Amino acid sequence: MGGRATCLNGAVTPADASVPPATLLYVVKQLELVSRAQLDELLRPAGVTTLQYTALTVLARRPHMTSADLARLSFVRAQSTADLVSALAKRELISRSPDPANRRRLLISLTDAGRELLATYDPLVAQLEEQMLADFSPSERDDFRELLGRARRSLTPVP
Amino acid sequence: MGGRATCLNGAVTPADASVPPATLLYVVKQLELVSRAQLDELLRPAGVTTLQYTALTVLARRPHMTSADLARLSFVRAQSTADLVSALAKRELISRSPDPANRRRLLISLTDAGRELLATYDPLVAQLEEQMLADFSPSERDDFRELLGRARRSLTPVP
DNA sequence: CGAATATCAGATACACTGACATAG
DNA sequence: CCTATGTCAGTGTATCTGATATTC
Repeated sequence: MGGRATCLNGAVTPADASVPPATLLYVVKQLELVSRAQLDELLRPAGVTTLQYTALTVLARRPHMTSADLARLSFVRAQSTADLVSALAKRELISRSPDPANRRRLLISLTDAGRELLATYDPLVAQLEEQMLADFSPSERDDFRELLGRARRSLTPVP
Repeated sequence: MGGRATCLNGAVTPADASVPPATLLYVVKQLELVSRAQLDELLRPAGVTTLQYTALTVLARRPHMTSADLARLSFVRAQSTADLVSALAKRELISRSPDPANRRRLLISLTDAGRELLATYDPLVAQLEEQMLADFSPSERDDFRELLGRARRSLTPVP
């Protein structure tokens, strides 16, 4: 012992320059933490969690998803999305109907109420994203998207 | 109704090019999701969650933190870190002692066991980060850190 | 039979609200 | 008196493991 621990994380921008920088994994986590906190507050009047809202935006873009599809997109087990999906169904923001081609699958659709919720809150979320990118140039925005996407792909296991 | 919903998210890199791209907030979330899934698996033998491990790395870098300090760094309420901190204390990975200068504050220190856990797992986590950045050039790594940090600062509320 | 889907039960972790005691 | 800290109780959400029924 004695000596220093490995000491990876802490301040993202340490005041003390002698301190090693935080890991990039930690900076990603910090960005996700602050954006989730802001989204939670923004979505409070909607009565949905940030995770539930995110699921709605995914369902809006990709019709005919199942609960298991949602789980794979989120890198969690199929059981983990069950509660989330049934909460959205109970609030009638989504509906489910069996896939005629494969009756195991319950295909999820947005209801009108779900679409209305998105129509109301998407502009506010876009505004929050704009705040995040306030001092980014157009090419920096492109770079940021590109780097985030590449990092994600490098970490995603191939099934 | 007819007409399309606002439809922001879905695939990060859609096969169908006619589909609008995902929001950057969503891509950040996806990167955090996949890295958390990988870290969960990596840390399973250690018997700590990804969040607990992250807290340990922060405490290693910043001695004399309190539970409330940790909460502020994570953008959550002070109560939310209480469970996490007492779980780490129960496992004797950290210890707490009152601040002589302000007896309200319970200062957290890593124990030897906590330092050993970090010494064991930090190299594996660094390896995971290396995988994330596999096809990044050195200057792209710098850019990525810079953009992540700026995005985080733009979203962080000033107290 | 094997793989995928949905669901149920139970466990743990995480975060919230609200309340309270204590210290500054 | 007001604020910050720590803690307790209770609640809801999210995730996990394990088991089961159903369908392909």
